[in-house]
Amino acid sequence: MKVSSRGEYALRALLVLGQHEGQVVSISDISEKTLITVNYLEQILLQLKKLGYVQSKRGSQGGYSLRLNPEEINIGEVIRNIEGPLSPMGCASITAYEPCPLESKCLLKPLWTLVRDTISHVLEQTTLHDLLHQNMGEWNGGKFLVKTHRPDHRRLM
Amino acid sequence: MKVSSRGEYALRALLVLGQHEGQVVSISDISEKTLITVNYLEQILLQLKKLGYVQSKRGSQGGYSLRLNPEEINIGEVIRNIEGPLSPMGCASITAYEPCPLESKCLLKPLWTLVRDTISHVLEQTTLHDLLHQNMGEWNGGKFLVKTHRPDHRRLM
DNA sequence: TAAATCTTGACTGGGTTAATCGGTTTTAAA
DNA sequence: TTTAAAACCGATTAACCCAGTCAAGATTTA
Repeated sequence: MKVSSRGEYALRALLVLGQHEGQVVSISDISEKTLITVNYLEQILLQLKKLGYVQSKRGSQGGYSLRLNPEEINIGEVIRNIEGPLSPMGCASITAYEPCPLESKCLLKPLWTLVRDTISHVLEQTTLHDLLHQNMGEWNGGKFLVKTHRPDHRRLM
Repeated sequence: MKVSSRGEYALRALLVLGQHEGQVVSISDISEKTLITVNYLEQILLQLKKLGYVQSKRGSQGGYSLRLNPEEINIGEVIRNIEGPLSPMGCASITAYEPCPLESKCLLKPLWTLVRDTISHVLEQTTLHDLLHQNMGEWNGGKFLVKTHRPDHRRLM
């Protein structure tokens, strides 16, 4: 049930950009902060650019910056875009369904469906903004609590 | 976030054995019902045997049978044993923790921890017996409901 | 004893992942 | 106008893991 390093790295890069919103950050700077090699980061950032999450400025003093607000960047969507469907099995995937000859009498499909729903539920309700502010859902006493603490920024100013 | 075919196959095999509790089922019979090649099944059943989930009877009329009651076979544990930790990242794993140089200031670890907790919660409260009777937890209106329907066998008899 | 069946270990082919590398283009600043 | 800093791009590689195959051996039952 692993997340690929590519997925992890994409999120790391987005977080760094989110921590420097409005600024342009060079690949080598991102590399330092994320411990990802420059060459590999290039690939990943390019992909994030094609996906529309970030924008780039070429040439000297160039670099990357977020193209969307952190609130608009959905973590589940990012992971799906970078490394494919969240579902643990093709038979339970909505976005990349694959038929299975056993399916009709399969006792496992409901389990995989439940796991898929569970993972989606957690990842799709989390945004980059939530990660930046460590505002997460949580498990408490056997129940999953959705976003206990959503700070109101207007009141904080 | 895929489950390996090996994990899926192990569960398929256990389900077939659970459907024939008390009987000895040959590898080739299991193969027919699960659509897994005999040679590959051999490997997987042997592993399940070493793990203590099943027992074998050699020679003519031999085969495999469950060694534990379906209620005692925890799906989360099976998957962990077959394909390693449930956690999406080593840094969030309890059973196979791997340190990460970024860890102290990492904004992702809480996310991976949440995902790990969530997956564990679903898989570890499901037993082979639950799968056989399709008695699953479920998501309902944004909340995760634990085991809505636990049949009381004494009353059903 | 023969047939059925599990046991064991070696092996292979393919796919994916995680990078690496070299060169090109663009841009800002000196 | 030169130069250096940076993004862009495509090809390639190295390693690993997964899925599955294969062959030979050991054990039991009929």
